[in-house]
Amino acid sequence: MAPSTRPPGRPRSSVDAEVFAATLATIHELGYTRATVDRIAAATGIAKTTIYRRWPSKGALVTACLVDTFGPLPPGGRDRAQDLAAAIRFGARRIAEPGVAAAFAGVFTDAIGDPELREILSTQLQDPYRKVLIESLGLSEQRVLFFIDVVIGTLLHRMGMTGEPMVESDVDALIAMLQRELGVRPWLP
Amino acid sequence: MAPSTRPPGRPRSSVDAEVFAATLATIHELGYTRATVDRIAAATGIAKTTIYRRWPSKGALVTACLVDTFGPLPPGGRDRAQDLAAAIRFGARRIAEPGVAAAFAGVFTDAIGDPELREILSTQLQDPYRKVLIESLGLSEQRVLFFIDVVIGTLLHRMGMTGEPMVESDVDALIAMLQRELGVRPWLP
DNA sequence: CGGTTTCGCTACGACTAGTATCGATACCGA
DNA sequence: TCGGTATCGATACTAGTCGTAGCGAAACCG
Repeated sequence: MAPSTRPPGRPRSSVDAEVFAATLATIHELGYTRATVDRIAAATGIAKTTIYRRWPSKGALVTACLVDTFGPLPPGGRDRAQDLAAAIRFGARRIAEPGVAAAFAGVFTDAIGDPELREILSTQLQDPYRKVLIESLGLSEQRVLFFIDVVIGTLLHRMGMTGEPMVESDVDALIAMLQRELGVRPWLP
Repeated sequence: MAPSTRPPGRPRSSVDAEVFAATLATIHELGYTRATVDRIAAATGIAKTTIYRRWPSKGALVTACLVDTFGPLPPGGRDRAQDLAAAIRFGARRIAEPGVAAAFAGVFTDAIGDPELREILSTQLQDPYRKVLIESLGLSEQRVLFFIDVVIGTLLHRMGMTGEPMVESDVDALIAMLQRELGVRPWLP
């Protein structure tokens, strides 16, 4: 309603997109540990303090970056089997993007022993997909969480072990396996 | 043959087991990042320099610790379905042990951008199981690597997201799913 | 033009990986 | 018993990292 009058003072420069891009690029180039906030700021062309004014920690920055990168799941159709396949391919494409898998692993590492960060991770990154998938796939919460573990875990483990994204044929196998497991058969309503 | 005469000089004190135990305990208590080599050494009751004389880096130490913790796969029988189930439960038990999942995530993070460490990880940790499973399950290398990705990735993702090991019923679902996927059906030869 | 807020910049404190050094110590063989 | 050798513990050190503090300059509004 009230179009929230602009607050007084100098407005924030809109550099979130540039920061996210620089974050993934830097992580891709140097890995999570050596992708320092200093370097990310320099790559963006802003000061490190500006980053810390927006995100409370490096882990929170990278998590926000992942949330931004993944974005909303494409809307599904009326075929649950195709929706499931589309969701898996969606995850596979995102995780194959440069820096994403390394960012994921780094946030997981930081989240252990930092319950606050784990909360952010679970709430901001996983919850949206959990809710949408319960609806669109017509599965219980337990089944959907299992589904997410299998898909994301498998794709990340492949990237972590080999440094390369999972090949197409293995993604196809992952899709077929989960279609069978979840009783969502292709070619049948 | 020649029982390799003991080298001259003061022999190394045999503290590997204690170091591994202290490593996992410290990682479990503080997380990978705050589990410093200083603290691990103090928990073991030895000097930090002694640790660096045996392992070239923190990542190598933790990898060796994981190799030690996982150990060899229990020998299989003649029933491939049961062997597959046993292998999955073996992984689930190990990953549920305190500190193991956090150690895994930390090593993955360090291994990105450190090809040397990734080589150690792949060679020392994954290769033995790969070879044994190709033999005992009678599957192609590609299928076995896919199998490992699914099992370890899924279990680690659950631990990373929730901080809790996967519940028994979900492990059962994982087993059933992979028995179907790999064409290794229970109750049938 | 004054008020308010963010910006870039520099400096700083606390902590960590990994290295260097050195006297003390443990084992072996003569 | 004693010399040779290699490890051990302890300390100090370098280089790098996260995150914070302080300050003048800049941007926007009324």
